[in-house]
Amino acid sequence: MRDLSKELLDWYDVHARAMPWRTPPADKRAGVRPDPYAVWLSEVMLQQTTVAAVTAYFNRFTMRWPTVADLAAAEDGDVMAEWAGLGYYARARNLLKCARAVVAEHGGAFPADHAALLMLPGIGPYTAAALSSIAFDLPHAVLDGNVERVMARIYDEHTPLPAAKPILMTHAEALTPDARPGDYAQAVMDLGATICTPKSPACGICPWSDPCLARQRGTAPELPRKTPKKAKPVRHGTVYIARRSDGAYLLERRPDRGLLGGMLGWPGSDWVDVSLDRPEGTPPVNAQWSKVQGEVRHTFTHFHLILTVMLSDTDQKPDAGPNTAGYMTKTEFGPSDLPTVMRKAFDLTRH
DNA sequence: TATACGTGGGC
DNA sequence: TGCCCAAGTAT
Repeated sequence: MRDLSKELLDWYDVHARAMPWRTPPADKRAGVRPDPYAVWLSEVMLQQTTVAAVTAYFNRFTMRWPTVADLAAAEDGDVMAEWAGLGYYARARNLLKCARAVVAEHGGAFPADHAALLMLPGIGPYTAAALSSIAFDLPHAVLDGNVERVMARIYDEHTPLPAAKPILMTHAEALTPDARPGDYAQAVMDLGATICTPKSPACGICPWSDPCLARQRGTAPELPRKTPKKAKPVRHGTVYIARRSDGAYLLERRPDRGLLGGMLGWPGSDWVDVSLDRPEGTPPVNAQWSKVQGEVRHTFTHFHLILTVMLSDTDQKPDAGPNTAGYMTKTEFGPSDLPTVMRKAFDLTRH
């Protein structure tokens, strides 16, 4: 296929959407260089996450930690609390590891090198290519969900994902230009986000409408094909919310691995596949517990969860258990520091 | 290659 | 309402 990048770059010059982390083409022509820290932070936040959800988090992070060195020096708990609600919490743990590695191993500056970027925690093939191209204008092809869809359509590729990824990557690399690779990367992702959408693609206004094989053949709306997903099981559990007379709450720091790793949470039972009649697990303090009316329903990536919430007003000290919990005062903790499922449990106690 | 890993919005 | 989807990475 001929070089299609010019049509897309011309489209991007006019239609580039403003985003807090983005350096638009006009600013670049005026000599403004993208800030690699801002590009990196935004790309990590944008992994499997919408622009609408990321924007407020990005603004808060850059306000609080303006440079990668500032972030590297932050307390773990502060970063996890600031990330709370955004999901995929391994990203936040790796964000800190990466910031500290950039300071310790690269003198506080992101390396302008794809292979070196790929070695850093939380930076995989997509993010390394995005940083290389957007921050450093190196010609590396990005392949995210948008680009997969755009490539599948213009080449009318019917192999289902994820098996089609190597094929789609070959196409993406073939189209990536040596000139303005950063603008091109953002342009092809913008195209997928705004015109070449999953449903009802706007082929009538697409700058790549003419060469697009799927548009010619009428297959665009059904591409890309995907292998079927497995059904989500329903799991059940109980959380225990202990409220001290001074307003402090009993919370535990979850282990660094696994679901909600590194985040604060209410002590409670394991989450199991069977529903029991009674609350499960062991209360974290010996006290009078009452069941909160209602239940928490929450869906994770691979299962549905139904939580029973138990509440107690007590000044008992927590029992020493496998997961040590401690009281956190009002100045140490706010509900916005919690991952969403735990915040839902908290909210249930206030209704 | 397959699975674990969050959340909120759109239809 | 329930399913699909969103600028993926680690294991």
